[in-house]
Amino acid sequence: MSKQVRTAIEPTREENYAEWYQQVIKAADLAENSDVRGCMVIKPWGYAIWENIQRILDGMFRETGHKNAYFPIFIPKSYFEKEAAHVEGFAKECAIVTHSRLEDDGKGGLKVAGELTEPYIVRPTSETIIGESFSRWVNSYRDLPLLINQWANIVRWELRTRLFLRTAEFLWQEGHTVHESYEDAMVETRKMLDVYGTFAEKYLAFPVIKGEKTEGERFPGAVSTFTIEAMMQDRKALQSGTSHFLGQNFAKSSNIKFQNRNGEVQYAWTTSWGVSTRLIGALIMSHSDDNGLVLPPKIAPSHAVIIPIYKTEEEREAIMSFVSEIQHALKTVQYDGIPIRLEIDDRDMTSSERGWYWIKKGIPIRMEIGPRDLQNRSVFMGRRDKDAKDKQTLNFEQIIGSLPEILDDIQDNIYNKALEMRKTYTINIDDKEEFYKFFTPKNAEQPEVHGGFAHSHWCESTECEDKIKEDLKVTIRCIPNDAVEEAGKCICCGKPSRRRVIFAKSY
RNA sequence: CGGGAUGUAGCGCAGUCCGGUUUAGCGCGUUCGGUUCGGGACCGAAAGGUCGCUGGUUCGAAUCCAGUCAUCCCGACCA
Repeated sequence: MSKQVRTAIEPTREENYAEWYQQVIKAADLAENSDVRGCMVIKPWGYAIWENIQRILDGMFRETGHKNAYFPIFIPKSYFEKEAAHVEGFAKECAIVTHSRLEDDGKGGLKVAGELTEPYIVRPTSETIIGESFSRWVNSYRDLPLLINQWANIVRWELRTRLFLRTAEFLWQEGHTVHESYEDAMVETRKMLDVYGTFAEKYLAFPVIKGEKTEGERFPGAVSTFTIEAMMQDRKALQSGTSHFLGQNFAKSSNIKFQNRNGEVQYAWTTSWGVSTRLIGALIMSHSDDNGLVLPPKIAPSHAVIIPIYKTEEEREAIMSFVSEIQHALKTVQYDGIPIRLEIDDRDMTSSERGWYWIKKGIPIRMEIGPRDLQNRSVFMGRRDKDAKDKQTLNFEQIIGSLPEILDDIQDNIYNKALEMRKTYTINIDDKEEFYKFFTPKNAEQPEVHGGFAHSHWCESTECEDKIKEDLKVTIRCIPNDAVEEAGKCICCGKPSRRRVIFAKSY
């Protein structure tokens, strides 16, 4: 009789991926649904991940010359109406403020009153209201480039929401910049895409494909949209960050003009770029396993936990004093530029229960210290990137000396695992039948995990793009930046094509 | 926003079809006491619910009816 392996998360990824995702969030205590439709409460462990994302990205933005500012959450409807494509893209998902007061309704409740003369839109993105400020800030070529970033919450009244991946309110950063020329703005657009790519790969530990969106997938009002696309463990693509070249569209609608070096008044060139709490969703779906969350050390709220194990008061004192010694010594040890973040868990629970608690939360390193370890001044160390039972003994010097190295190794391992998975499920497809087979689940009722990224030729017509979307729910994720010129035939219509693009199902 | 499902204790559920001995239960968790503790413990006791919300039908509603809100799945939408 073979003993079935018990997983901390039920169902497993294979059994029901969507449900597994929700259970991981719950088990790690990252967030929960609130009473407000589509809005989530981000709990401390989840919010700490966001704070790390903010801290690191903010540093990267500063290094590239950007400054933070803050603009209102409300946008006058009239501002919003100025850019036609923008309006069309967002009109159906706006929350609107129409009143300013509550009055006693005489029945123990309240009624809305004080209707506004002009409604306010709760920002779904801030191009229009920031543009209004920029039009006053920019007068001369000497004012450019203007490089601004804002950390904010925004609201998009999405019809179908999922924690972190798509919520009605979410946290993000939005960069907004103004430039003298087409070239300068394009350089900025690509530069920030590179920042996102570096951040995803180096810190969040998942590989991304950088590329350009097709016309149909573009940001409303943009001239071109660039994206980083990541493959989740169910082989679907997740758009994890976007950088938009806005041309002069928003400069014209917001009247951002300046006097150029020749003394002529001209419209400026603008960009915008953003990543959101969706990155946490990407993080979860990239690395987590059937035992719960797996966090790359560079983004984990805590790097390690010490779990003391003792029976008697005497043992407790001896072990806790050793724990303090380690804690003290680790204060001077840095990992990725900051002191090691350490948890001490001496709650009155069995050691295994505490161990599993931290496994589910994704902490990179667990260190158990019991009476046996104390004698040798050592710990029994488990790593989240390895099997729960795969543990090794480290002596005091190793703990102090090699923890950063081990964390680096975990970070690399997690990245490589994600990279391997993407490689395994990324293929070139040139045959239409094979393409359709690749994206069709065997079980239509309860689709199993299938598909992946298909590099295939495309004739660049919207008709073919739409046809494939309709037939298979597969979309062009991007035209990769590194796509090579290569003559081929469109996977859909067979007409000539000059390069491959990436097709995938997506979130 | 269309189709389907669900809403009963912190979590997971039974009870709803066929209204009334059900004083609204069970498992997990929680609290207390004890034995345990190095691989997801055990025994005993206790606490915890206006049955999503509003209204209606009825002598009587978790149960029937209407509305409404929320969640999940499918679709449409998705910077």
